[in-house]
Amino acid sequence: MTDPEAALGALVQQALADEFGAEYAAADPLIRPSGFADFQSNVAMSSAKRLGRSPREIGEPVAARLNAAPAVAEAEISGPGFINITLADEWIAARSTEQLADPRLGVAIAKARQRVVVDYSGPNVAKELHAGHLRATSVGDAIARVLEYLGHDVIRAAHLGDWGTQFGMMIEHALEIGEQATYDQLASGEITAFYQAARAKFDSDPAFADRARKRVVQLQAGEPDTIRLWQILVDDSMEYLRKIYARLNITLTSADMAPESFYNSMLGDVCDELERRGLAVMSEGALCAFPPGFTGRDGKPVPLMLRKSDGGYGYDSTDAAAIRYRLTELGVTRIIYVVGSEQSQHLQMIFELARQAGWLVPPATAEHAVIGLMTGPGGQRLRTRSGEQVKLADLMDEAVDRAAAVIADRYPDPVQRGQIAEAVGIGALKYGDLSVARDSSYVLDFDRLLALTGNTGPYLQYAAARIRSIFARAGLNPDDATGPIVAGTSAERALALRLLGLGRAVNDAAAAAEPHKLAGFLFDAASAFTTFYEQCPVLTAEGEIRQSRLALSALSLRVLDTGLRLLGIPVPERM
RNA sequence: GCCCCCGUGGCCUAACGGAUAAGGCAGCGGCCUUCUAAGCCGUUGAUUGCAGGUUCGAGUCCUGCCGGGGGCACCA
Repeated sequence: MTDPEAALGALVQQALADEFGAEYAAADPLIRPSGFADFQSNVAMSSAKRLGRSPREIGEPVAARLNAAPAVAEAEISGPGFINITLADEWIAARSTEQLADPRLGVAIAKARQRVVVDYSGPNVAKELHAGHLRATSVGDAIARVLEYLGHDVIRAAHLGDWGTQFGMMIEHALEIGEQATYDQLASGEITAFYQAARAKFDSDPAFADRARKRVVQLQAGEPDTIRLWQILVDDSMEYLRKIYARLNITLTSADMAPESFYNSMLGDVCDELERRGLAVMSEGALCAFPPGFTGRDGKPVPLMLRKSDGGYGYDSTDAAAIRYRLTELGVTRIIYVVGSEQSQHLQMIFELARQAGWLVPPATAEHAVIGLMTGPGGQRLRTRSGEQVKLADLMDEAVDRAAAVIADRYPDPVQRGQIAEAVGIGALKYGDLSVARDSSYVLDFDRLLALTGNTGPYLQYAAARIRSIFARAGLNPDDATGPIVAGTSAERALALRLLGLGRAVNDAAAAAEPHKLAGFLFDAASAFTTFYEQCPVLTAEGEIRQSRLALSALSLRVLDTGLRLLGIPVPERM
């Protein structure tokens, strides 16, 4: 066991059980990192009432038992009853050496493996990804990677908007300009201009708008000519998405698309089932479900609109079908919707409906991993309508350009320079969104997203590059450094102890679907490494110290490399 | 009107009910004849929006208020 918190927790529980009886062994050991020692346990205070003793009466004998354990250098009571625990240097060094020898770096496969759907990114056919897609895409991808690393069966699902009202509009427009012209325009990458032209007609020409609405019905009915034109749009977007995801280092492929059209054939049956169960009723001409607990403006219940009064289906229908399909057909036990906060009520209603329908039953869970709203510089909402959307591709170009400027005079070879700038720029961009709690709302700020110093992606990449440089200079392979690791100086001890926290960080990130917990750990680990790097010469050290420092460097590299890959941050060999 | 989320140094953020609220940016002062200065070390700067409450202990939980954002019938 290389997780110090788990190891100490077990020791504390054992001490409590031995001292007061086995029924107290189940108490939460409340071990956590402390500014006063390595770790702190609060069991003396938290169980004082239950045991009917003062915190010190509990803490003293527990501390005495901890002090007898080889892992513990010192356990002492302080303040109102905190048990401050300092680990033995030898224990840390031994666990660290074990971690280095473990291909999984001490991160255990989950005991209960789950099949999980991670629904993220939210791309649309015929629309380019914009800056607002960045966080939901980066965060969702990191969640998927982390869960997969822990051994879960992850089903990535990008809810692809390929079926809405706007397709009637675009297909009508395609019919007017002709199939070949449509094809040519898309081939030259002008999908946005195509969409805007269709939109303009839709907004200004009532007759066109009317044809567009009818075209939607034909699309959903599978009329062949309509489908053929629709397919042209879809294919074009799939190629666009493939390229931009590849450049963003996002693992989504065309096979991971969960298009709205995919659920089309299920919608009627979903409506039937919900009607049969008495959960769907006709209201104002539409088939609606009214999950309890949601009231609207005038005190009336808020509907999920399963079938519109014109017979068409919308977003509510698709989401109901999707959750049924995932729970009853795919057999998943956890669904994570990585979606903007503005959809919070909608998703809660879908979840409630799924519970009522008997699709969502424990132990299966559905959760909304809220993505905060990105606003414009004035705090105003970025809206799809306005042409002020910042394209994600442009943001990526800007990030790479800024990174290139930093290394302009460092790498004469333009190919190498381009590769490094790409990794650094994209890494900075993604880390900017992965390092903060995903539900915080924020103002679109280029300088924030593209920062290259401080707590940033490049800082972590840089630490990894410097480690590689040590080994390159010595002509050694990091994989050949096996230690043993000794916790010589305080910097070495602090680094080794920090690196042992990888497993906990990964598990915390997976449990809460919050990648920033992993990002925070990696920043702390990189900081601990750079302090070590400044204070502890590696190559000029001799004998066992040199072996230990090489091993600690190799371990740091592997932890950073693993963690960055789990976040989807590219790791350049050099910087 | 009802429901949900958020108010932490000048700015951006972290903190699983635990002590003296932790980082980054910006500012100030140091450090490159020694493994990459995208770095390191030091330092200035906060009664965690306001008022109560629960608790041995509250940034964290509860109530009220103030401020900001989001949602509330055929868009997604």
